[in-house]
Amino acid sequence: MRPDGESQMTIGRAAKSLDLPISTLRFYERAGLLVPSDRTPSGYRLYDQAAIARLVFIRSAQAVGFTLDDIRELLRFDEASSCKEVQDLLERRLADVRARLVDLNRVEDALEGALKKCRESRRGCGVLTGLRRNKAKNTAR
Amino acid sequence: MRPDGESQMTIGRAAKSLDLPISTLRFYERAGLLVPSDRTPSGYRLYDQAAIARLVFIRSAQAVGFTLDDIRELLRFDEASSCKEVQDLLERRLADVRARLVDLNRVEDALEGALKKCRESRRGCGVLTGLRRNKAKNTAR
DNA sequence: TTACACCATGCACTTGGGTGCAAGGTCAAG
DNA sequence: CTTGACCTTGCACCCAAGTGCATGGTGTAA
Repeated sequence: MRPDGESQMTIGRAAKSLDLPISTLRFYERAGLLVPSDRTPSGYRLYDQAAIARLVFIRSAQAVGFTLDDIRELLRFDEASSCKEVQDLLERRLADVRARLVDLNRVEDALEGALKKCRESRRGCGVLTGLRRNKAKNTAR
Repeated sequence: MRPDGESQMTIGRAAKSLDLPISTLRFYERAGLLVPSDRTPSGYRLYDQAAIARLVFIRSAQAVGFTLDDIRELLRFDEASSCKEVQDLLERRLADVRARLVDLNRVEDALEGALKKCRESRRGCGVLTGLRRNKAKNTAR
């Protein structure tokens, strides 16, 4: 049974489509993040487009620093019919993201500054100085 | 010998000033990131303002997703007299940071959108949909 | 029916970034 | 000169997020 035009694909194809090792998909399943949409009679995992979209979301959220625990919660929202109970969590996450953006912009500035100095002088770059007045806030991780 | 107005402080004070456990400072030293500026005759670590600035930089860079390996390299720039050899690395890092900013902005949009829907409707939030067209790029980590 | 790529499970191992603990030295106050 | 807070080293342990491996089933093409 070859999964041709049909949107269900086996784990190997799913993994390849996002350039991930197969083991990672199985790990996400163990971790309660991504259950295959179906199984073949012989037990092969099958993933449909919704499952793939979920996987893309997981990777995107990870790429910007959410933990798998965070993401598990975030994903609950997508199915939740009772939005209210969960709205404040969404708000907290948004605040986190904004704080992260602030930090990241500061790093961008520091690197830009260092690079500029680096190009125009023969002394040390001073990457460090660019962040000196940053009060080591415990940015939620 | 009490480190009063003097800018040298013991590990306990240094740790407290950034709200970190002492063990983390020792860990950073083992990891080659932060050598104390001095030792007392009896062997106590002492940190001056430059060391503290370095520590602040380490935490800021970590907060936005740099690994300790990344940071070790970044810190080399600060002392480097031969800037040229290192300039392209700085450029690569800057590109990373900018890519990260793009991703993070996308997440911000997705969360904002979800929150908005969440507030105005009684259905699922659709956190997932907001990122659906994000091609799981392997954002340098 | 044999070859070969693909899939299954379970379990052990790895890496990064810490954290904790035991056994002992230091130092200022009482 | 003792008490208590603070420091030292070395070593073992922890968690998150995978990664790899052994052993065995599946499916299709030659």
